[in-house]
Amino acid sequence: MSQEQFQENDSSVSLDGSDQFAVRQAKLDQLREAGQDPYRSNWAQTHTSGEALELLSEDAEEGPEVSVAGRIVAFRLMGKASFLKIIDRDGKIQSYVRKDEIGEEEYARFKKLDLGDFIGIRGPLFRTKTGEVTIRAKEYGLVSKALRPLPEKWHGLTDNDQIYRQRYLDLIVNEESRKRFQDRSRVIREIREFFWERGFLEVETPMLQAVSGGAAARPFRTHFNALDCDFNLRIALELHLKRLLVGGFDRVFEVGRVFRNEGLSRRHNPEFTMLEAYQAYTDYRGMMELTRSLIQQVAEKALGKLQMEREEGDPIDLSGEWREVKYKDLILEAVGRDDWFELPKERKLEKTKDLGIEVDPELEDFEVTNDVFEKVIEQTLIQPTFVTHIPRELCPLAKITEDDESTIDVFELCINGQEIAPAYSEQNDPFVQREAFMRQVGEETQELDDDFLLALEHGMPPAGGMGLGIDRLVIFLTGASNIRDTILFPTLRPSTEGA
RNA sequence: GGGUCGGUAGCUCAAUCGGUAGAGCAGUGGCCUUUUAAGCCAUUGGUUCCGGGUUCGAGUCCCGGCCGGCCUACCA
Repeated sequence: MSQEQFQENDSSVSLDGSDQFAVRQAKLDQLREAGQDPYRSNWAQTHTSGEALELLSEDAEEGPEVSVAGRIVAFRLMGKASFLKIIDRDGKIQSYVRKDEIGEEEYARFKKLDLGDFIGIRGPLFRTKTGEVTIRAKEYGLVSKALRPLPEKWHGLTDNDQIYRQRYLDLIVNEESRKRFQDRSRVIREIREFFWERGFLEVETPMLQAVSGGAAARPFRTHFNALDCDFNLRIALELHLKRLLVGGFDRVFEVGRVFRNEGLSRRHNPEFTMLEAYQAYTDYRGMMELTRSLIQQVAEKALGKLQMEREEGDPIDLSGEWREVKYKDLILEAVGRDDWFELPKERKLEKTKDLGIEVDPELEDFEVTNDVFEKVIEQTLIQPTFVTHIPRELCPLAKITEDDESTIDVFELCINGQEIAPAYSEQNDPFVQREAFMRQVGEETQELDDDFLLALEHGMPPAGGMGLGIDRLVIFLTGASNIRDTILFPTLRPSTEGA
């Protein structure tokens, strides 16, 4: 695409300003003819923009000399002096360039720079009459020429398609987007710190798996030529991390990408980032404490707050103890009757109509109830809530609750109306585990992982396990409205034309 | 996959009932030595997403396609 344009835009093209690419390319050619390299290999930086800004204290009018580099994002030219702003990884800083300080010839060349060019600037700091800390340029240099113009400076980039397909443009011009991804990175860093502090070993397990287990989701399939066999991309981390419990790593965690061959929505991307952590000699109660501490510490350290604003409604309050409620009680409250679980399936189905939801009549009894949870209750759980005592049919990898055969030792943490993190008292009885797997194998999305059962037969310590969807966590931590705003390059239909 | 809304200059958006496609920013030329979306004067730039159709005439109406938003479905 751009290759063609390079060939088309030779010197015969008129430079009346109609083709910005051609204008910029002509400027580049002029530089080369004058013996200057428009794509330099280096610039001696002494400070980032943020570091430079800190050098000039509140009351100071002048400061030391700095050398910074970045992309020009604002350019205000005047006859004999100009202001410009560059952006680097820290943010923006203004520079003031005077003809009488850099010389007539240099100033003329300076005026040929474009928005989007990368430049380096060296000079002392001072404060303008409006109080902005600014670099008074003694020297500047073009270090990389931009041939294409930036999006509009005031409105930024709003076309969703372009935001996702050309994320670099979004990051250059949309401040809140840049900040959100910096926050995401800090969140993941603090998650690691949290587990390292507690003696967890960070590990990496296979993404290519012959059998994908640990969740009920359709996998992506691929083919490995060397062995001439098909592999799945992993849908969960669980079964390999548990093998490591068997192997004696009794506190492990992994942060990694999982892939689920399902639909797209504001809450779903086919590849997403999952945290899973397993701690031996504790149970789901221990994981409850761990999960709450994790999210509180991450919010506090990465974002400096425990109250998360939402687009509408009260903020999410992460402080203190969190609400804990039994699955059964939530259901009874939602359906408004005490005998729900005694009703035959047909009566349950009738009742779901009153609740205004559509439920597939082919579903099993417990699935009808779970639809009530997912379609009615879940979205109301805005403040952090641990839902416990979940029916055993919903989860084959957890232990049965001691005093209630019908439920398992599990919690499902809901925040912001979404499931964020489930945690279990992990099943370590190989007989019970095999039986539970066998019941599921008939289902389309389940395969029996014999290799995992073999590992269990060697003995796995009792353990609590937890999984957390990082993307969904970042959604409410950063006030995003869509999972795609938390993923730098979300999955899109491949575009047929160049961007 | 289904429903629905949208796609106009590099970007952000207008365009009446179907009647000459416009503005701001960006660009180009000029003025301007403390600007803050800098200002002033002049000015270039269009396959109106693509392909058909109706019409004297289509950005606008109809059909098909492509891409996207939202809702929905699938979803441990």
